[in-house]
Amino acid sequence: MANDDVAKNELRANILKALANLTRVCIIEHLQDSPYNVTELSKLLKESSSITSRHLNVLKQAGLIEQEKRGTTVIYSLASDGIPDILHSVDEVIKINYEKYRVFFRE
Amino acid sequence: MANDDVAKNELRANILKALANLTRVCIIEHLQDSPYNVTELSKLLKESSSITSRHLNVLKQAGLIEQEKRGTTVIYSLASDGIPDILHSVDEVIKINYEKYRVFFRE
DNA sequence: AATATGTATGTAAAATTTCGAATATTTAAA
DNA sequence: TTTAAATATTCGAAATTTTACATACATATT
Repeated sequence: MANDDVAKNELRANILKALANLTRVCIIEHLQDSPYNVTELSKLLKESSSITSRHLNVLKQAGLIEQEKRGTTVIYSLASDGIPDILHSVDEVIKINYEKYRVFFRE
Repeated sequence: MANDDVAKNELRANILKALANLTRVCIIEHLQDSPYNVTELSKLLKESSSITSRHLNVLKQAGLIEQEKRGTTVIYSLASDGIPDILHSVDEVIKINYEKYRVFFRE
Protein backbone atom coordinates (compact mmCIF):
# COMPACT_ATOMS: atom_id res chain seq x y z
CA MET A 1 0.00 0.00 0.00
CA ALA A 2 1.41 3.36 -1.01
CA ASN A 3 2.28 6.01 1.55
CA ASP A 4 -0.40 8.27 0.10
CA ASP A 5 -3.01 5.63 0.77
CA VAL A 6 -1.88 5.27 4.37
CA ALA A 7 -2.13 9.05 4.78
CA LYS A 8 -5.60 8.98 3.28
CA ASN A 9 -6.61 6.17 5.62
CA GLU A 10 -5.29 8.18 8.54
CA LEU A 11 -7.66 10.99 7.63
CA ARG A 12 -10.47 8.49 7.32
CA ALA A 13 -9.66 6.89 10.67
CA ASN A 14 -9.63 10.32 12.34
CA ILE A 15 -13.12 11.11 11.08
CA LEU A 16 -14.32 7.67 12.12
CA LYS A 17 -12.80 8.05 15.59
CA ALA A 18 -14.64 11.31 16.10
CA LEU A 19 -17.92 9.57 15.25
CA ALA A 20 -17.25 6.34 17.13
CA ASN A 21 -19.06 7.20 20.34
CA LEU A 22 -22.71 6.90 21.31
CA THR A 23 -23.06 10.43 22.66
CA ARG A 24 -21.45 11.94 19.59
CA VAL A 25 -23.61 9.94 17.21
CA CYS A 26 -26.63 11.24 19.12
CA ILE A 27 -25.28 14.79 18.79
CA ILE A 28 -24.97 14.36 15.02
CA GLU A 29 -28.49 13.01 14.87
CA HIS A 30 -29.87 15.99 16.78
CA LEU A 31 -27.96 18.46 14.63
CA GLN A 32 -29.59 16.92 11.57
CA ASP A 33 -32.86 18.34 12.87
CA SER A 34 -31.60 21.79 13.72
CA PRO A 35 -28.67 23.73 15.16
CA TYR A 36 -28.56 23.72 18.96
CA ASN A 37 -26.52 25.38 21.67
CA VAL A 38 -24.69 23.45 24.38
CA THR A 39 -27.40 23.77 27.00
CA GLU A 40 -30.11 22.57 24.62
CA LEU A 41 -28.01 19.62 23.50
CA SER A 42 -27.07 18.65 27.04
CA LYS A 43 -30.77 18.46 27.91
CA LEU A 44 -31.58 16.40 24.82
CA LEU A 45 -28.69 14.06 25.61
CA LYS A 46 -29.30 14.00 29.35
CA GLU A 47 -25.65 14.75 29.92
CA SER A 48 -23.89 17.55 31.79
CA SER A 49 -23.02 20.63 29.78
CA SER A 50 -19.39 19.96 30.62
CA ILE A 51 -19.44 16.52 29.02
CA THR A 52 -21.52 17.79 26.14
CA SER A 53 -19.07 20.59 25.53
CA ARG A 54 -16.17 18.16 25.42
CA HIS A 55 -17.89 15.87 22.92
CA LEU A 56 -18.74 18.88 20.78
CA ASN A 57 -15.08 19.82 20.84
CA VAL A 58 -14.08 16.38 19.53
CA LEU A 59 -16.51 16.73 16.65
CA LYS A 60 -15.32 20.26 15.97
CA GLN A 61 -11.64 19.24 15.91
CA ALA A 62 -12.56 16.63 13.32
CA GLY A 63 -14.25 19.30 11.23
CA LEU A 64 -17.66 17.69 11.51
CA ILE A 65 -19.46 20.58 13.18
CA GLU A 66 -19.21 24.35 13.21
CA GLN A 67 -20.02 26.95 15.83
CA GLU A 68 -21.52 30.39 15.80
CA LYS A 69 -21.16 32.52 18.91
CA ARG A 70 -24.06 34.71 19.98
CA GLY A 71 -23.40 36.48 23.20
CA THR A 72 -22.69 33.85 25.79
CA THR A 73 -24.28 31.02 23.85
CA VAL A 74 -22.58 28.97 21.14
CA ILE A 75 -24.76 27.44 18.47
CA TYR A 76 -23.47 24.28 16.84
CA SER A 77 -24.45 22.89 13.45
CA LEU A 78 -23.26 20.24 11.02
CA ALA A 79 -20.29 21.35 8.95
CA SER A 80 -21.59 19.67 5.79
CA ASP A 81 -24.55 17.82 4.30
CA GLY A 82 -22.36 14.77 3.73
CA ILE A 83 -22.16 13.84 7.38
CA PRO A 84 -25.58 12.16 7.66
CA ASP A 85 -24.58 10.08 4.63
CA ILE A 86 -21.91 8.40 6.75
CA LEU A 87 -24.54 7.28 9.22
CA HIS A 88 -26.82 6.16 6.41
CA SER A 89 -24.12 3.97 4.89
CA VAL A 90 -23.50 2.49 8.33
CA ASP A 91 -27.24 1.81 8.57
CA GLU A 92 -27.12 -0.08 5.29
CA VAL A 93 -24.41 -2.37 6.62
CA ILE A 94 -26.40 -2.93 9.82
CA LYS A 95 -29.46 -3.80 7.75
CA ILE A 96 -27.53 -6.32 5.66
CA ASN A 97 -26.04 -7.88 8.78
CA TYR A 98 -29.46 -8.10 10.35
CA GLU A 99 -30.96 -9.76 7.30
CA LYS A 100 -28.05 -12.16 7.10
CA TYR A 101 -28.57 -13.46 10.63
CA ARG A 102 -32.30 -12.87 10.75
CA VAL A 103 -33.02 -16.55 10.26
CA PHE A 104 -31.55 -17.33 13.68
CA PHE A 105 -33.88 -14.94 15.42
CA ARG A 106 -37.06 -16.31 13.91
CA GLU A 107 -39.16 -18.66 16.01
CA MET B 1 -34.65 11.19 21.71
CA ALA B 2 -36.55 7.91 21.90
CA ASN B 3 -34.99 4.79 23.43
CA ASP B 4 -35.16 3.08 20.05
CA ASP B 5 -33.05 5.82 18.53
CA VAL B 6 -30.44 5.46 21.25
CA ALA B 7 -30.33 1.71 20.61
CA LYS B 8 -29.93 2.38 16.90
CA ASN B 9 -27.14 4.84 17.58
CA GLU B 10 -25.44 2.26 19.77
CA LEU B 11 -25.35 -0.15 16.84
CA ARG B 12 -24.01 2.63 14.66
CA ALA B 13 -21.34 3.57 17.20
CA ASN B 14 -20.22 -0.06 17.44
CA ILE B 15 -19.71 -0.31 13.69
CA LEU B 16 -17.89 3.01 13.69
CA LYS B 17 -15.65 1.92 16.58
CA ALA B 18 -14.64 -1.18 14.68
CA LEU B 19 -13.60 0.99 11.75
CA ALA B 20 -12.00 3.78 13.74
CA ASN B 21 -8.40 2.61 13.52
CA LEU B 22 -5.75 3.12 10.85
CA THR B 23 -4.75 -0.54 10.59
CA ARG B 24 -8.34 -1.68 10.32
CA VAL B 25 -9.17 0.87 7.63
CA CYS B 26 -6.16 -0.42 5.71
CA ILE B 27 -7.45 -3.97 6.13
CA ILE B 28 -10.82 -2.98 4.71
CA GLU B 29 -9.11 -1.28 1.80
CA HIS B 30 -7.06 -4.38 1.01
CA LEU B 31 -10.09 -6.64 1.24
CA GLN B 32 -11.80 -4.48 -1.36
CA ASP B 33 -9.21 -5.77 -3.81
CA SER B 34 -9.42 -9.42 -2.88
CA PRO B 35 -9.76 -11.83 0.02
CA TYR B 36 -6.53 -12.43 1.92
CA ASN B 37 -5.30 -14.70 4.68
CA VAL B 38 -3.66 -13.39 7.85
CA THR B 39 -0.09 -13.87 6.68
CA GLU B 40 -0.72 -12.05 3.42
CA LEU B 41 -2.45 -9.19 5.19
CA SER B 42 0.26 -8.89 7.82
CA LYS B 43 2.85 -8.48 5.06
CA LEU B 44 0.76 -5.90 3.23
CA LEU B 45 0.24 -4.01 6.48
CA LYS B 46 3.80 -4.46 7.73
CA GLU B 47 2.42 -5.65 11.05
CA SER B 48 2.94 -8.83 13.02
CA SER B 49 0.48 -11.62 12.35
CA SER B 50 -0.51 -11.43 16.01
CA ILE B 51 -1.55 -7.79 15.72
CA THR B 52 -3.15 -8.41 12.35
CA SER B 53 -5.14 -11.31 13.73
CA ARG B 54 -6.43 -9.20 16.57
CA HIS B 55 -7.56 -6.39 14.29
CA LEU B 56 -9.27 -8.92 12.07
CA ASN B 57 -11.10 -10.23 15.09
CA VAL B 58 -12.40 -6.74 15.92
CA LEU B 59 -13.76 -6.39 12.39
CA LYS B 60 -15.26 -9.87 12.54
CA GLN B 61 -17.00 -9.24 15.85
CA ALA B 62 -18.58 -6.16 14.30
CA GLY B 63 -19.82 -8.26 11.40
CA LEU B 64 -17.76 -6.38 8.83
CA ILE B 65 -15.70 -9.32 7.58
CA GLU B 66 -16.15 -13.06 7.19
CA GLN B 67 -13.71 -15.93 7.31
CA GLU B 68 -13.34 -19.18 5.42
CA LYS B 69 -11.01 -21.79 6.88
CA ARG B 70 -8.86 -23.85 4.55
CA GLY B 71 -6.55 -26.15 6.42
CA THR B 72 -4.47 -23.98 8.71
CA THR B 73 -5.06 -20.79 6.82
CA VAL B 74 -8.05 -18.52 7.28
CA ILE B 75 -9.15 -16.38 4.38
CA TYR B 76 -10.89 -13.14 5.23
CA SER B 77 -13.23 -11.15 3.01
CA LEU B 78 -15.68 -8.28 3.34
CA ALA B 79 -19.03 -9.32 4.74
CA SER B 80 -20.99 -7.02 2.42
CA ASP B 81 -20.66 -4.67 -0.53
CA GLY B 82 -21.93 -1.82 1.60
CA ILE B 83 -18.77 -1.50 3.65
CA PRO B 84 -16.70 0.43 1.11
CA ASP B 85 -19.61 2.87 0.89
CA ILE B 86 -18.92 3.90 4.46
CA LEU B 87 -15.38 4.86 3.54
CA HIS B 88 -16.60 6.65 0.43
CA SER B 89 -19.02 8.76 2.42
CA VAL B 90 -16.20 9.61 4.81
CA ASP B 91 -14.10 10.61 1.81
CA GLU B 92 -16.81 12.98 0.68
CA VAL B 93 -16.77 14.74 4.04
CA ILE B 94 -12.97 14.95 3.94
CA LYS B 95 -13.12 16.46 0.47
CA ILE B 96 -15.61 19.09 1.55
CA ASN B 97 -13.50 19.93 4.59
CA TYR B 98 -10.39 20.27 2.48
CA GLU B 99 -12.14 22.45 -0.05
CA LYS B 100 -13.46 24.58 2.78
CA TYR B 101 -9.97 25.19 4.09
CA ARG B 102 -8.52 25.45 0.58
CA VAL B 103 -6.06 22.66 0.98
CA PHE B 104 -5.18 20.57 -2.01
CA PHE B 105 -6.75 17.14 -1.94
CA ARG B 106 -5.65 14.45 -4.34
CA GLU B 107 -8.24 11.93 -5.48
C1' DA C 1 -20.52 46.97 40.32
C1' DA C 2 -22.53 42.65 41.45
C1' DT C 3 -24.75 38.62 39.91
C1' DA C 4 -26.34 35.07 36.91
C1' DT C 5 -25.92 32.38 32.73
C1' DG C 6 -23.67 29.72 29.12
C1' DT C 7 -19.58 27.61 27.85
C1' DA C 8 -14.98 25.86 28.23
C1' DT C 9 -11.07 23.90 30.63
C1' DG C 10 -7.73 21.90 34.39
C1' DT C 11 -7.03 17.91 36.68
C1' DA C 12 -7.21 13.36 38.26
C1' DA C 13 -9.45 8.96 38.18
C1' DA C 14 -11.71 5.41 35.64
C1' DA C 15 -12.44 2.90 31.58
C1' DT C 16 -11.11 1.33 27.20
C1' DT C 17 -7.97 0.32 23.53
C1' DT C 18 -3.63 -1.04 21.64
C1' DC C 19 0.57 -3.28 21.68
C1' DG C 20 4.58 -6.63 22.24
C1' DA C 21 6.14 -10.91 23.55
C1' DA C 22 5.31 -15.34 24.70
C1' DT C 23 2.48 -19.26 24.35
C1' DA C 24 -1.28 -22.23 22.70
C1' DT C 25 -3.91 -24.56 19.09
C1' DT C 26 -4.85 -26.61 14.84
C1' DT C 27 -3.59 -28.82 10.71
C1' DA C 28 -0.30 -30.21 7.17
C1' DA C 29 3.94 -32.19 5.92
C1' DA C 30 8.14 -34.87 6.72
C1' DT D 1 5.53 -39.26 15.65
C1' DT D 2 7.95 -35.15 15.06
C1' DT D 3 8.29 -30.80 13.00
C1' DA D 4 6.75 -26.74 10.76
C1' DA D 5 3.39 -23.26 9.40
C1' DA D 6 -0.68 -20.44 10.15
C1' DT D 7 -3.61 -18.46 13.29
C1' DA D 8 -5.37 -17.25 17.74
C1' DT D 9 -4.98 -16.06 22.53
C1' DT D 10 -3.06 -14.75 27.17
C1' DC D 11 -0.84 -11.39 29.92
C1' DG D 12 0.97 -7.17 31.49
C1' DA D 13 2.23 -2.57 30.16
C1' DA D 14 1.47 1.59 27.66
C1' DA D 15 -1.43 4.76 25.46
C1' DT D 16 -5.71 6.86 24.69
C1' DT D 17 -10.38 8.14 25.78
C1' DT D 18 -14.07 9.28 28.84
C1' DT D 19 -15.85 10.96 32.91
C1' DA D 20 -16.69 13.85 37.18
C1' DC D 21 -15.96 17.76 39.69
C1' DA D 22 -14.30 22.12 40.39
C1' DT D 23 -13.13 26.25 38.49
C1' DA D 24 -12.39 29.87 35.05
C1' DC D 25 -13.98 32.98 31.63
C1' DA D 26 -16.88 35.87 28.86
C1' DT D 27 -21.10 38.24 28.43
C1' DA D 28 -25.66 39.67 29.64
C1' DT D 29 -28.78 41.46 33.23
C1' DT D 30 -30.03 43.74 37.46
